[in-house]
Amino acid sequence: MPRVSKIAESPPHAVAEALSRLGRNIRTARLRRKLSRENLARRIGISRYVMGDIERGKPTTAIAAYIGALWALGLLRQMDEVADPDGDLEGKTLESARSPKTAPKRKAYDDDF
Amino acid sequence: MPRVSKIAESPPHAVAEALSRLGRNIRTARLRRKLSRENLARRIGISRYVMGDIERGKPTTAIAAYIGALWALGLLRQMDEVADPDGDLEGKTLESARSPKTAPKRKAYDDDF
DNA sequence: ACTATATGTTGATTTAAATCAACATATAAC
DNA sequence: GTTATATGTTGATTTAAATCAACATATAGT
Repeated sequence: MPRVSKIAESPPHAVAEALSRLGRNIRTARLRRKLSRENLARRIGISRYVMGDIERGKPTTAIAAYIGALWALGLLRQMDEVADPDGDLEGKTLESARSPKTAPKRKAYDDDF
Repeated sequence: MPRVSKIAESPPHAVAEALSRLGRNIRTARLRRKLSRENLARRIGISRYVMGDIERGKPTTAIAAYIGALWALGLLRQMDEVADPDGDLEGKTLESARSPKTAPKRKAYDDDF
């Protein structure tokens, strides 16, 4: 993505590490299923080059490519828990520590934007 | 990302849904912490526009922006389990169902590429 | 040795992601 | 109603992400 953002250009260690781990894990899952990059890439709808980028944890690659890989590997459900409000203890604490209502909302009730 | 890949241009329902959920979850976490998009975006190193894209689950946005958001919200650890080889029952089964060695590897032992 | 497959590398091309400015609108607080 | 803050929208600009072709290299199997 042109005009690359700082986070993508030089991510903090923690972020780079998370991406590397994710890429490694996807690679491991692919090898276990005996799929070549080209093969898996075709199922996802990306080129083998991007498949390589994913396994390398490239920060600037579109998230859909990563998520698509998880999807094609049957590992998508694991994403559901990420940032899940129910598991966000920190956030729940902060929220319950507020008076009546919570935060500014637009039109409807809760999920709008 | 130019020459946008199919998966990013028109993702399968499951992928689009996973992205929408992730974006919603990030939004919820942000609101609980009483942060504005602009505020959070600055910490991450992106513009408020991309922060909006994230909360909308935009498929073409760089993964580092998403992961950076989780990082800034203190929710990064939840990514560690995604596609974790230990939790990949399907993959473990497939692997153990193979004879001696496993799959073609390059130079070193296991993690190379 | 040779063959087949998988992946790395390079260079060129296309195209839209990310940014910004400016203004509109929506909600909250006063 | 006025103000302040947050977010939506539009249009223009920049720049690199994704693709492809071509060739190199590495591993597995024969």
